[in-house]
Amino acid sequence: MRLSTKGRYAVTAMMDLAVHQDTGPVTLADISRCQGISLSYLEQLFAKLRRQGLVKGVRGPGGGYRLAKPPRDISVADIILAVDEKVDTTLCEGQENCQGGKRCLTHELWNNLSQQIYDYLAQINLEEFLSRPSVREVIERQGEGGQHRHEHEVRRFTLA
Amino acid sequence: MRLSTKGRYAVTAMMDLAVHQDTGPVTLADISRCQGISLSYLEQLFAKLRRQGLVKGVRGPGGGYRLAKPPRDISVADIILAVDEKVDTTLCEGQENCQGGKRCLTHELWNNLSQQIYDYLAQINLEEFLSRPSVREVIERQGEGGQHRHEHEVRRFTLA
DNA sequence: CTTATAGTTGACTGATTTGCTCAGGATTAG
DNA sequence: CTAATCCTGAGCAAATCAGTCAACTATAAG
Repeated sequence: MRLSTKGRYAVTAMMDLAVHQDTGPVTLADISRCQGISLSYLEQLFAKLRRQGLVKGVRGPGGGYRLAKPPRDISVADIILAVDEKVDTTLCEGQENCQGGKRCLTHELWNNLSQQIYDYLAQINLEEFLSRPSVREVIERQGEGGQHRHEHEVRRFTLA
Repeated sequence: MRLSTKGRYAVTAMMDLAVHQDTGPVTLADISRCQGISLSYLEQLFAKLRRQGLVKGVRGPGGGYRLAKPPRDISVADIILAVDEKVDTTLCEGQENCQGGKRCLTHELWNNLSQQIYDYLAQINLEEFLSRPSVREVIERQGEGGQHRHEHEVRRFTLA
């Protein structure tokens, strides 16, 4: 599992679809404008999301993209795996120059940790995430006034 | 925060140091041999880990690297942040063509999620991780097996 | 003191990934 | 029809990844 800006783009875009689920399809042009990503790049990302069965495209005027499944059935891990190719594992493969087998355990330790991170992200689905109080607060704050927020809040931990 | 093979290398290497904490410093050459990473690449990674105060170098024969702090004070998030540069945030900057401000909330949603992932990784420190039953099992299973030693360890043993 | 070990640093390089442009299709609402 | 929108593919510049090479410094061992 890899976590980069690519995955972030995909996740934020999917959140966008989830939030506007009842207000019709969302066009890539809108997402592009709002998130500052190029349209063609978004098209590539959505091609993957579509191939993984996470979104459905609606063609023609008034079209756009919508979620292919209820938000409950889409996890953050699903989204990230859809756009980020899996990474090779480059094991040491138990080479005999590994000293007494005592050191190569780190691979297993990583596997252990890696699985945990995956499980954590797999357990967060869009519905659950959007229904959290802290998240709802953000959504409602945006909904009420037309004021543009999101000044440069210190974004120390951009998972990207 | 980014999660890639680079971060994985760093984390597994740090686990290595933590496991062999009482058996003296671990050389990059050993880690290189066992994990199949090039020595020079490891040197670059450890230069960053060192600058962040996570490891200390011990020069001269019998030297190597050791943890600069007790394993309890080193989190997985620390390690990953040390080697992975932070990424630009590419905000939408509150452009007025964001439709009623209603769509740009996805940035904040991402921040929310991002913070959670960070918190999750920040709460896993090396000591706690290595003491987990499932992890200890891996370590002990490796420890008992084929014990053919290398000249290195023989030499280090006679020193002590 | 001399030497071998091992960290430290920096310049450089090829491969891959990222993010993007351009150029065209295909599909459908009005 | 026409315009909006998805869809597809080729191609490309920049960044990052992963590694090589080459020198240097500090230190323990003999």
